[in-house]
Parts: sequence; structure tokens; C-alpha cells
Amino acid sequence: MKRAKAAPLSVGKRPLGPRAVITRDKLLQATAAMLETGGLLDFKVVDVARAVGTSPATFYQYFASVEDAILELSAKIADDLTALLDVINKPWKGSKSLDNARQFVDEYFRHYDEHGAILRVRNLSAQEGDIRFRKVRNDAMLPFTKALAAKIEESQGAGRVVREINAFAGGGGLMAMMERLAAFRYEFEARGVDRDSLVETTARMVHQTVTGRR
Amino acid sequence: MKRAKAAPLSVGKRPLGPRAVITRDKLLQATAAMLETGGLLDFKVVDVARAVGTSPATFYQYFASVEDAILELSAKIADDLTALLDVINKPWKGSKSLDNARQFVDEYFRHYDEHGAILRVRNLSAQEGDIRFRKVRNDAMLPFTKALAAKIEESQGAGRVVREINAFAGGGGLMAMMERLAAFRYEFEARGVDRDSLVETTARMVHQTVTGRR
DNA sequence: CCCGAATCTGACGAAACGTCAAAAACCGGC
DNA sequence: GCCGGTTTTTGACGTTTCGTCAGATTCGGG
Repeated sequence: MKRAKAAPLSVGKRPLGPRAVITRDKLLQATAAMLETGGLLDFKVVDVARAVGTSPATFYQYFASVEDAILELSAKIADDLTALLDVINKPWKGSKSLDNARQFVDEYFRHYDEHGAILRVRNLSAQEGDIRFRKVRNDAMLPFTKALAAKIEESQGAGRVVREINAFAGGGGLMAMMERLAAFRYEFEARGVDRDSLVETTARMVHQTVTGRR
Repeated sequence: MKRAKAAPLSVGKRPLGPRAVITRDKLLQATAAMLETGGLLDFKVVDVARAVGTSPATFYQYFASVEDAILELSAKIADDLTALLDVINKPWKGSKSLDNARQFVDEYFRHYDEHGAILRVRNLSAQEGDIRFRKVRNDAMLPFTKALAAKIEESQGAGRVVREINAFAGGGGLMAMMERLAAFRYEFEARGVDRDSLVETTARMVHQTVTGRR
């Protein structure tokens, strides 16, 4: 996919007027919808344009490439995860800590249910090494990874978790597990593991790793 | 990406001759190489053909679509994981069990290092719901998920792991974690967590979940 | 060296890309 | 209601890739 040399001339220089903002937003929404419906390889700018009732040229007026549009979508949905930080940052003490873990996992699953289509493209692009997507992904994940790592260190300090575990890697591992299970949730359901059961199991694994307790 | 209605006429009916097999294989190899080099969205059949010194028509002679070629690559690399089953199926007793976990993780990381480009496309397509890719992925992952689940059940029987954990989901979660950490290994390295450290941490988490021991 | 089968590809119509200049829609002032 | 300028949209285009097919090329056996 060719990338444009520069941002479109008529836009980017001057800020967008109200009509333009609306059109641009519609295009973004349609792009998201398109990703949910069909595969990435079937993605066609023409379809997005048609869905909005406009022409392909309009799409390129606002986005230098399809990637750019998806990148922006990826950046936007990060806001939808703020609730997660609150859950982590509660004190994980006593019998409440398992509930925290449950809430944590449940909330992430919800996030993925809502934005899975975008997240999987974001992750693919990040894995492919695209630095912009890597950054967006890191910006989204790092706070949680770090927060979990901090909890793990705490537990290590209290002697409940072994020192051989690298706290940061541990936090990352938990995020990784959650993300992946959310992504393949339907595979588990096809084998009789329903959402609640998956959340419970995941929560227990998170809890165990973070607190060192059963 | 359009899919062909039927398999190519000249091939598929009669088995391929020796020359054809070689050409086909070269095309597969080139496809794999292409995926390692550039992003999925930049993938062009023309490039593959050029790399092999042949024409696009030849590619379509053997593959109904790009997906088909990647699907076949995905199916092939599953063989590269057989060593993993051996590791799981050793008895995870005593001080050796942690070593097993280490070997297990290390081997999977190697696998991902070798075939990451294909695996990430496979996983994307599976997540997008493509049934053929889902099947290939399941065929590759299920044996390990089940083997891990069996170990977890064993530990549950011995009272070392809580009953609230769904063994199958637990096994799946561990596979998920490993896969994801392998995929984003370089992100950890960028933050000072080297491969050994990541393996060690992951292994400990696997070990903990499977055996219920530290 | 000739023949039939296997393999390859040039050439093509269709579709999508990404660009640009010009058309259309809009808006405030008269 | 009309005008002039600005914002927004798009028709039209050259380019690239797709996927197909009929015919050309290569090959091996007789």
C-alpha cells in the first residue's frame, strides 16, 4: 500500500471546518465498521466511501492512507480503558483482591468485545514493526503493565512472590494472557467454557501472579 | 481480495509433476519471505512472482488466492512444534518440573522466532473468523492446551490447584501468554528485559499455574 | 527427432489505488 | 436574492494489481 508523500494540501494546513469534521468522523466510523465486518485483506476504500455516501477522493482528502485512519482509531479507543487503571490501583488486600482481579479481567474483556476489530489490526501492525502502531500500543498497554509490575514487586517485597520473576515481564505476561484470551474467547465458548468461567479462571491466574496467594 | 470460484483447472485434477512441485514450493517460500519483509497490506503477488523469477499467472496456477498460500504455510509449520509435546508429557515432578517449564517456553519462543511472520497472519485471519484459519490454529494449539489442562487437573486432584480454575481455560491462558510474549519479545527487550529473563519469568508463571507450586 | 502431456506466461478486462483541477456547497455582507 | 471568497466534494484520470485464459514453451519417452 503506497503512502502519500505529504498530508493533503487543502487540509492539514488550515484547521478543518465543521462540515469537514463531520465527514471525516463519518469516514472513521465507517472504517471501523468495515473492519468489524470483513477481513483486513478485503478492506477497500471504495466501500468505506460508499458507506458514507461519498467518494474515495474524499477519504484521501482526510487520510493519507488506510493505515493512517486505522492508526487514529487505535489511538482513540485507548481512552476507553481508563476504568482499568482505577481497578488496578485499588489496594489488593485481603479477600477483596480476588474481586479486583475479576473486575480487571471483566473490564478488559468488555473493552476487547467492543474494539476487537481495531485492536487486532493495531497489534498486527505493531508486530510487523510499524513504529507508529508500536507507540500507540505501548501507550495503551504500558500503564497497566507497569501498575501490575508494581503490585508484583510489592508482593515480592513481602516474600509472597519469588524474586526470580521479573516484575515487568510478569505484568506484561498477564496483559498478554488477557488480551489473547479476550481475542479468542469464542474458541473457548465453542468448547463449553463460557465467558464467566473464562473470566474467573483468568482472574485467578492474575490474582495468583500478582499477590502470590491462591 | 477476491477468491477464485474453483481450484485451477490444469492443476488439482491430476497430481503435480516434479517441475510443478518445485515451482510451487519456491512460490511458497517466497511468500513466506515476503511476509517477513513487509507488512500484510503491502503484500503483492507480483513481488512474489518476481522473486521466484516467474509470472503472477504461475502463482494463480497453484494457489486460488494469497490466503490459500498463507493457509498452507500455516498448516506446514505446525510440524515444527512436535518437540513441545514431548516436553509437556514428561512427568512434571519435583525439581525437574521447573526445568520442564523452561524448556517448554524456550522451545515455543524459538518456534515463534522462526515463524512469527506466518503465525501473526494466521492468528489475524483466525480472529477475523476465517474458519479455515481457525481450524489450522486449533489443530496446532489444541494438543498443547489439552496437555496443559491435563496437568492442571492432576494438580487439582492433588489439592495443589484450586478447583475454581477451569483446567482447559488455564491451559489456553498459558498458551495465550506464551504466544503473546513471544510475539512482543522485542518490546520487552527495548525495556531491558532480555530473552533469558523473559523465558524465566514466563516459565515460572507456567510452572505455578500447572503445578500449583512456586 | 517427433509427439503428447505438463508447465508456464503474455495479454487482457476488471477493479482499486491515489491525485488533481475543477465543480459544488456554503456563508457573510450587501 | 445575489455576490465573492472560502471550504468541501468529486469526476475523471493515469497507474497498479488482480485474476483468467488461450496459446506458447518445455520436457520426456519412443
